[in-house]
Amino acid sequence: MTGVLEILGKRVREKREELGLSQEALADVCSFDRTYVSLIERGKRNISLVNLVRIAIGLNTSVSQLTEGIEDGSYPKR
Amino acid sequence: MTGVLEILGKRVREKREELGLSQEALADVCSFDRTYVSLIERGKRNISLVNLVRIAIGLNTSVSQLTEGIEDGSYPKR
DNA sequence: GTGTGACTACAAGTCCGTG
DNA sequence: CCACGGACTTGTAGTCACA
Repeated sequence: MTGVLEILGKRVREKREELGLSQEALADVCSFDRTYVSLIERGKRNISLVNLVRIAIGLNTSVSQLTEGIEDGSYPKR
Repeated sequence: MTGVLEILGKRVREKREELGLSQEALADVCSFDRTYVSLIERGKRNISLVNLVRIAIGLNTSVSQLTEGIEDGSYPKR
C-alpha cells in the first residue's frame, strides 16, 4: 500500500536514470531546485499539476504516463 | 496557449456531467468543499497530485485519463 | 446550483549548508 | 552525486459570506 507520491517518485527516478541525468541536471532543465527533485523522488512532496507537467517535459514523457495506474490500491492518506 | 488547469477543469466538468452529478454531489464524494470543485473546474486552482487522485476516484476514472495529452496544450487532438 | 473574493493555516518550493 | 536539515518566502488548501 505504497502512497501515490512514492510511486510517482520511483517513476521519476527511473525515467531520469534512463536518460542518464543527475538530479541536478534534471532540476536544471525543469528550473527546479536540486533539493526539490530529491524530495519528489523520495515521495516527500505533494507535487502540483503544473509542476508535474514541468517534470514530465524534462523527462521527455507525459503526465499521463507518469501517473498511469497510480490510483489503484493507493488511496491518499491526506 | 490554454493552460493545463483549464483543460483539466474542462474534463472534470465533462466527466461530472456525464455522471449526472452536481458540483455539490461530487464534492461530497471526494470530501471536498463545494466551492473547491468549482475552482478546479474553472482552472483556478493548481491542484496537487493527491487531490487529483481523489477527483479521479470520485469521477470513476483515472489520473492518467484526466491528464492525457495536457502537456502540449493541445486539447481536443482528434 | 454555481461563481467569486477574501481569508488563515500550513505545505510547497528555494537557498544555504552538512556528511 | 545524493540524502538530509534549517530557515526562509511563495502559494495552495480549504472554507466562508455573499453575489
